[in-house]
Amino acid sequence: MASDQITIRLPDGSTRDVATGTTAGDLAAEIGRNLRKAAVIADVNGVERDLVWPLEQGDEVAIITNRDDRGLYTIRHSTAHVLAQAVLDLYPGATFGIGPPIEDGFYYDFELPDGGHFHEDDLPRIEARMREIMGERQPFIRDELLADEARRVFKDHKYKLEIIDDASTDPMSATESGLVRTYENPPRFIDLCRGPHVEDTSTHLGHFKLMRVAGAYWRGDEKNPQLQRIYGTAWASKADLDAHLKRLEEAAKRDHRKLGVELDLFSFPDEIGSGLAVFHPKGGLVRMLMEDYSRQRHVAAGYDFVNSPHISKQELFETSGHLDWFADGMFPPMELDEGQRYYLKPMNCPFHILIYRSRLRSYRELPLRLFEFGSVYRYEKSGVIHGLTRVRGMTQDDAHIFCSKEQMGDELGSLLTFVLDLLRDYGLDDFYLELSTKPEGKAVGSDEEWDEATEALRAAAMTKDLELVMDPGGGAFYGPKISVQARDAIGRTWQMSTIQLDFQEPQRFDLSYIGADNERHRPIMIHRALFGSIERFFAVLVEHYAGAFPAWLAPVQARVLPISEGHEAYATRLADRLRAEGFRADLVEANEPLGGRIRKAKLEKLPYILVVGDDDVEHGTVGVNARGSERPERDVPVDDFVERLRADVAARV
RNA sequence: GCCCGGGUAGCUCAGACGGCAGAGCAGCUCACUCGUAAUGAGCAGGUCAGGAGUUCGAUUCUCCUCUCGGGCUCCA
Repeated sequence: MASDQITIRLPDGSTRDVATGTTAGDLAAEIGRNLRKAAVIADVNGVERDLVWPLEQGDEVAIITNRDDRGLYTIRHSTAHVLAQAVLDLYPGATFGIGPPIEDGFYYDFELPDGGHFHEDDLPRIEARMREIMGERQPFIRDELLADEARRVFKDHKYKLEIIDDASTDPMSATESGLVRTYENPPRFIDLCRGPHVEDTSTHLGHFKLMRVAGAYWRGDEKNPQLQRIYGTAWASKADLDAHLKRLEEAAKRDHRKLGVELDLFSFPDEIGSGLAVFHPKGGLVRMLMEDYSRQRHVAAGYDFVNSPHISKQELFETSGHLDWFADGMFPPMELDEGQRYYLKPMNCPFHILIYRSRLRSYRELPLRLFEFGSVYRYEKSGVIHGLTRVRGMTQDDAHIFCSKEQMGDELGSLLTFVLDLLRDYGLDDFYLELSTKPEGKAVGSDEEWDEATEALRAAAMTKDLELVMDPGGGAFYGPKISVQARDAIGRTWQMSTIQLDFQEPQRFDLSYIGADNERHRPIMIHRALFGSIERFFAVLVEHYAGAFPAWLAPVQARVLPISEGHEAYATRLADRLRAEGFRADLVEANEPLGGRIRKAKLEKLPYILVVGDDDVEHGTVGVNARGSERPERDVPVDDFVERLRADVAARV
């Protein structure tokens, strides 16, 4: 090795000798032209660096390209800087907060002079300015300043000054040397930033779109002033950007709120109140089918069915702790003549506990599993209500399992199996698990109890071959929880089932059972809901299936269309036969052209459209137009179709 | 709850310096009787979200309330 050379190591374990002073970008160029073109940043000894970073003897270097998530994040982050520059250009007196990359894009928070606001109409102008800045090919220049120098540079930007103050006192966010890092886009713009960034405002940027404006609290705290946030999406290529916009369109088409109207499933009449849904006949039928199957499975899994009222005296929720910890989420009380206060129930657990406590329990009864489709009411803040996924009145498929400490592990294991199995029957099969731990300051019980409960949940989760994600501080006030997250047909994740361990309420209600040793013992309580809420689960299914319910759930499974009046008698017999076989079939008479009737049935996303004409009357057959098929089938014997539909329903496809 | 933007027929949307409210689809009626995604004609459909104010006159301007959408915060 010549003295003016250094040796660096590549990710594949090989080494390479390069000239002293070689930068990460130079290295990429030496390896290949395409790599240089795709290179965004480099990973040098485990730290992300700009491509102009000079390499040193012995460095381990990986070039990160625009195909890598980290490269993409850098592109988004750099785009956010360009956004900030554009806004500061266009709005004299504006100041800025932070602007990180996020999933699919980026945002930047601003404060406009005199409490001004952005409007959606402003976005094209800002976007145009961003493209001008990109055209100027301004380099991203990294620098490190002493805190005092940085304070001078950002003297007009109070939020930046706050960040500098934090950085100079917080050892984690200061650089090793105690300096504050900045990135400059000369000649006009400089920002506090850890970096890294793309080389200049032209390279890799440009495949972006500003999406929306929003208010956002400074540092996410609702006590802080609200800043003006601009969201954008940014990608490595035009094709990726277009694909993303197309995905959004597809998601909008599946929106359960839109499909709920189009398919006549449910509505939210203003007269009832925000977040309170009514289910129409078709939605009600789907819901009934969902519930019926769930009931059937719960019977098979050894659950007992109970019922409880929607309201209760205050004392119950004092004992349970809800009024201490959950009062904000409850509707205000109803005052009765004699001064008695009643509350709408926000949860079912206290009621099930009273059923448990209605008499002395023996260890022979455990585990005791009490199930109810229980309607609960929660006072959600007006701004958070969203379709069926966030409502003020909902029905949970709720059960509380009372068991001994010894039974807890097995019970949690079989419960998780049950949950995943049932969700699969509803067509969801891509899951991960999330473990939510103690919410500090908002929890009852000792650390030891929480640790023990959390460990029990973790142990049960580990027996499943699924990814486990931690959610620190996300537990309920009475105990930790595991939630099952499901990915739908277009890859979005939804929180579905929750399983919560509770050592608290059994104590508060002084629950006990008589053990084999003839002593009193405290049972463990497991709260669990598989759908979460029926309303939310219904919404998820609507979106997952884009409204095209599988035959077992479809409100109408088959529609019979006679070609002309002469075929109506045969068509009626066919529809009657299907109904007699237990299917949901209807018939639309021939008073408009066949094409129009077919179109309507297609828009209703029915699994099967059955067309009958002369041939069918003569041969006892049916024309079958199956949803999603290329072309209709002719001359299908009615018995064959009946078997086919029966098989679809049985297979839940 | 907070910030921004909306609410006109069942749905999707147009409209007006403040002066009798418009279309397509859906609905109803009649005609057509048809082999796989829109048959034709006609009819009906509205306190322009609700309330107050300004005005000779308000769906239009102002304020309040309700409600929806996008975010923030929070969550099943």
